[in-house]
Parts: sequence; structure tokens; C-alpha cells
Amino acid sequence: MADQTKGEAERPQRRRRKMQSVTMMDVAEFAQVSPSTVSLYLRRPEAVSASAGSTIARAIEKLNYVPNLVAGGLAAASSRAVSIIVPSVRNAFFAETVAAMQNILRKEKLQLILGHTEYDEREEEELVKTALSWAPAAIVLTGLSHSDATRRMLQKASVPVIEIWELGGQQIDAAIGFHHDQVGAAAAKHLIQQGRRNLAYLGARLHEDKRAKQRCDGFVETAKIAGVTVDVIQHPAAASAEVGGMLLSEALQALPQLDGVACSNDHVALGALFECERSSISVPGRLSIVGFGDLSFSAACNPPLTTIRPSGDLIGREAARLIIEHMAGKEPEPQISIDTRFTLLHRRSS
Amino acid sequence: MADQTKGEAERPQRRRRKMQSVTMMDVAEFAQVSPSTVSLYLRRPEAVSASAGSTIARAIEKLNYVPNLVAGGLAAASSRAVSIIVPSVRNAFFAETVAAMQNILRKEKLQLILGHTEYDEREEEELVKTALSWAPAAIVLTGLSHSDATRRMLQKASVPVIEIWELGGQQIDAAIGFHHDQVGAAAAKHLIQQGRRNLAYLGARLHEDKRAKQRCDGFVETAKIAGVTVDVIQHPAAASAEVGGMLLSEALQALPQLDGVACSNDHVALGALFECERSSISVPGRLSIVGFGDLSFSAACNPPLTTIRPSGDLIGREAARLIIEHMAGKEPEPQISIDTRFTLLHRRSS
DNA sequence: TTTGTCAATCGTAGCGCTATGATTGCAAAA
DNA sequence: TTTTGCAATCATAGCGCTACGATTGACAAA
Repeated sequence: MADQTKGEAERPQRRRRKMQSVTMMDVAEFAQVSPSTVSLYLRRPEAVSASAGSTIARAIEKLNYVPNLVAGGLAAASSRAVSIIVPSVRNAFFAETVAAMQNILRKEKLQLILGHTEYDEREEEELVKTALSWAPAAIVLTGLSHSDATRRMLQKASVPVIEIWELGGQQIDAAIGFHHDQVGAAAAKHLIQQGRRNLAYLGARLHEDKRAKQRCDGFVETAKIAGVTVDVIQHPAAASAEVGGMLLSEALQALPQLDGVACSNDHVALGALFECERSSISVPGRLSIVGFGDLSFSAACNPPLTTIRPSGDLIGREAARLIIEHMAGKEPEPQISIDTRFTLLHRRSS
Repeated sequence: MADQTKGEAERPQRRRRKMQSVTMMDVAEFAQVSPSTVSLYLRRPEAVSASAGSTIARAIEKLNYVPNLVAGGLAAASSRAVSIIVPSVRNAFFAETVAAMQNILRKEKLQLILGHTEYDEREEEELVKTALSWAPAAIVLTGLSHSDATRRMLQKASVPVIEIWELGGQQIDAAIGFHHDQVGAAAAKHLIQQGRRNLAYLGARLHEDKRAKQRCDGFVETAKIAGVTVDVIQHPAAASAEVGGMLLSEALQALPQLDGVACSNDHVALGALFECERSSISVPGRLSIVGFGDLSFSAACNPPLTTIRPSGDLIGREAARLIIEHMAGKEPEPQISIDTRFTLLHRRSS
């Protein structure tokens, strides 16, 4: 039988939780200052005296102190994390932007939290929700089209939003990128300038990749205005050299007069190039090929590939700059949009 | 600098900090339960009664509650974040692994925090330090060679560490990958089997890319054992088609008898292929080419590229699996190593 | 001297949540 | 009846840090 032992014997021993080996308090103690001073030193070294600063620095070194960013994030209501949501990092374009951002942000001790939509708006919505629960310093999204729910969440949360890789639609906050229809237009103009009169656009996954679709539309429109023949040959699969080969072969069959093609991207163009080689079609003699992306192999092809370079790294750098400026307290102009433009590289495939 | 506008009317109002619009307390209040129950429901729905569960679910829905993962991470001493550190996500191999991990982890509401070393051990050390300050659920590193400081930090922190893309060295915790020297050996064996007797390895950035170096070494060793001629032609720049072209041209000049090459990766092989085309060298008639990676264009080349596929996605999937199992409380065998192997794809370039 | 100013430093109340141990209510066992 | 066992729920003490406001001390101005 157990007695009713409530409330008589005091048990001062309370529960404990986890433990971070060395905390800011330990550093403060060691350096003979208050925790506040340590915190201040860490955040704004110039605000503490030189002597205190060096003492603290020594203590940190000695104790091998690693700040707990999670605690800091909670206290400050904003973490040193930047959430970036792209269709997929397997795509070289986005990989380049992510890498460029990362390389700048890491110097500011900002972490990149990565998410993949796989071109799915629902997925994006889910990712944005999770991203927000990290109270990130900023959130970077790909493109301008999002679900209403996504837009609402973002609007309500007071997080700076940067939309990248697209311009010309309705933006939430800041946008950095270029006009994809202009890319298509540039490709068309270039081919026409080269004397081509029977054009086609070789498109991959146009139903999902909105930006590839915009490039395609720009191409077609410009060609039509110029009064030359133009067709779209497309495939639902993601852009690849294999798809490029298939598309060109299909295009040649359907359009015997074909003398110029623009491609979804350089992978497709590469496939088209190989297909020409297999079919003994001279490039650019009989057919001109224009790609998009200036991928790592494009200049080394035979013949080197004429392509349009979108400067994905500039997009990343500009995004990082905006974020850093925002964190430094600089109030950015609302609805700012930065056109990173693109460059047509005229090489020998056209 | 803001104006100092204080001092007239006394405001006994104490300080306030930030505000998350809807907190768990709000949900609890709305659902007429205690915050603990809401928390419990969120973490282990099966532990609360069905009625309470649905009430809470409704409250969450109604209030549009988004949990604060930062606060949760602090309280639980471990965040729902997985830190992954790779040389660069621009590299298609790592991009694939990252993407595969992400696609599994997102279903578990785990976030990927990305870091780039750019093949720099110092940088890696810095990244590991920052990563640890996020108290991640796990930390994933590329390769087995790290600085002593990195190793020490990792050892001291009680975070599961997974090293990927390499096997055969001294591992910290778990390792998932394959033996790169075996890749080189397989390439050599294959070329020899095809009747090639004058081999070369076309290597890019071998001084930094330790794994490419291992492949190279495996290639050379195997060739030597088999008694065939073997050379290494290398370039300090990162692997690219351009470098591949240069390397092959250099190799042909230095080794007129050359009849088989293995390459750092498929980009280099692609460049070699184009160089052969330019120099009218028949492939595989006069020269066999073996790549590494099975990149998106490799099967579509002309001729299609014989290459070795490393299954970077499997590495990612296995890593994700290990992490999820660990979080579910399953104690993993220490020093586990998973060999994801590789496949030689014999196509027409050899 | 007193007062004011300013830079440097400190004290402390949370940030929103989780995990521990306690408590409750009810059905089955004693 | 009382006890026990169990599932469901709750109360509460932090997790480690930041930022607000207060305090200190040194020096210039009055």
C-alpha cells in the first residue's frame, strides 16, 4: 500500500533537458562579462570595446564555442536562413543560381534551405509553408506564377520574397530575371537575319515549364510578324539530348523545307546536332541551330553551338545582394524588378 | 539613426518582442485543450484520442496555424533539418544526390540545408561548424577526407554523420558510395577487353577532386598489371567538354599509338568525342572512349558514349533512408557502409 | 562642484515549443 | 468496496539566445 504522498516532502530536484556543451553563458563567465555583451560582440563587434572584444574572442576560442543559431533565431524572430525553392537543382540553370547565391550568402553566415517543386504548384505551396515555419530571413521562389494560397501565405508573412528567373508577370515583392519571350524573339530574329525562312521551335515539357513556353511563344510570334514559316514541335518529357534528337527528326520529316530551329535549351540543341550528324545534314549549311543556356559543352560542340546565355549566376548574385541589403536594414523599394538580360552568342551552328 | 522621441508620457508598458500571428497556444485555446495536447497531436497523432485529434485538426485548419520549427528545434534540442555539404551543386553528380534526398526527406517534413565546399577543406570546416549550430537531425558530407578539426567537431557533436560518394577510407559514422578505384579498374579492363593496348586517362582537376584521382589511379594500376601502355594526361581546370577536347588533342600528340581513353567524366568524354570528329578520328575504329557519369547526353551522342554510371540518386535515397530510420529511433549499426556500386554501360564509343 | 552626454555594459523577460513527470478518469482486477 | 492499470491529458520548466531598457563611469560643459 502506498501512502498519499502529495505535497508533504519537497522534492526540489527538477527535471532537466538537453545540453549544448558550451553556451554563451559559459563564454561570458570565462570572459568575465555578461552574456549580453557576448551576444552583442557576436552580432556587432564594433559596439563593444576593443579590450572586451578580444577577451571574448579569446574565451570563444578557448572554449570552442559554437553559437546556437536555433536559439538565436527564436529570440530574434528571424533566423539566419534563406529559403530557396526551385523546380529542381538537377536543372543546370537553377543549380547555377543556387550555387552563386550560396557562395555569397555563406560569407554572411546565412544558410540556404533548399526545396524542390518538381514543377508542381501544390508542392510549392507545401514547401512555402514549411519554409515559413523556419522564419527565414528571406524566401526565394522560381518564377512568377504560384497558387493563390501560396501568394496569400507569403503576403501575410512579413518575409521578403524574391522571385527569380522570370520577369513580366505579377510579382509579389522583388523579381530578378529576364523576359523569356524576348529570348524567343531574339532567337527568331537571329535565324531570320541568317537568311532562314522555314523555322521551327523544338520544345520539351512546354506544358509544365512555363518559361520554356514563353520562349517558344516569343519565337513564334516574332517569326510570324516577320512573315516566315514557323512551327512548334514538342515533347512532354523533360529537355534532354535524346528528346532533341527525336524532335529534330520529327521536324525534318514534317517540314522538309526546314532551315532553322531554336531549342528549349542546349541539351535539346545538342541532341539536334547529333541527329544532324547521323543524318548527314550540314550545320549550318542546310540547317541553323540555336540553343538556350550556354551549358558547359555548348562552346565545345562541333560546330560550336549558337545559344542564348541567361546568366543564372547573376540572378543568384543579385538575389543574395538584395537579401543582404535587406538584413542590413536597408528598406528596398517595393516591387523592385531587376532585368538581368541575356546574351546571344553567335557561334558556328547558325 | 532614428529620432529620440521619448520621455514625456510614462508608459508602464513593458517591452515586447516579435509575434507569430498564430501560436500553438491559440490553437489549444480554440480547441479547448492544453498546449501539450496540441504538441503531442502534432508529433504523435496516434497518442491523442480521436475526438481530441479531430478537434485540434479543425482548430489548426480554422486558424491557419503554421508551427514554428525554430522554437520546436530549440526545445527538442534537434531541428528537423538535415545539413548536406557537397563540393558544388553545379556538379550534376551531387545535384542528383541532393535532389534524390530532398524528394524523400520532404515527405518527412525534413528540410535540407545546403553548403558548398568548392573542394576546399577549410571551407568545409567552416560549413560544418555552421551546420552544427543548427542542431541538425543529421549531417551529410561528401567524401571521406576532412580536416582534423572537422573530424573532431563532428565526433564531439552527437549528430549522425553520413559520408557519401566514397568508400574505402576512414569513415566517421555511416558511409554510402562506391570504390572509385574500382571504377577506374573497370574502365581499364573494358578497354583491354576491347583489344586496346595503348591507354590514357584524361583527367581534370585531379589535384582537388580526390575521387577523380582515385579513378585515375585505379585505371593506371589495372592497366599496368595487365601489361598495357598507360599514361595520364591532365588539366587543372574543372571537367568540361572544352578541357576534354584539349586533353585528347594533347594525348594524341604525345601518344601517337593511343587507342583507348578513359575520362574524368562524361563532359570530358564528350569533348574528346568532338575532338575526334574535328580530327577525323574514327570512334571506336581507331580510338575507344569511356566516360564516367552517364550524364543526360551520354546515350544520345554520336556514337553513344560508353560510360560508367554511379547511381548518384541511389546514394541520396539510401542517405535519406538512414536519416529517417535514425529519427524513428532505430539505432543504426555503427560504421555501416553501403556500397551502391556502379554499372559499365557498353555503348558504341568503345 | 553639479549636471549632462555618451559609450559601454548589464539584467532580464520572453521567443514558441517540447519533454518530463504528474494527474485524471475509467474499466478491470482484487 | 478498494485497488490497480492504463490511456489521455495537463502543468510547467526550461532550450540558448536576443533585444529592450536600465545602469555605470568617464569626461565635458555649466
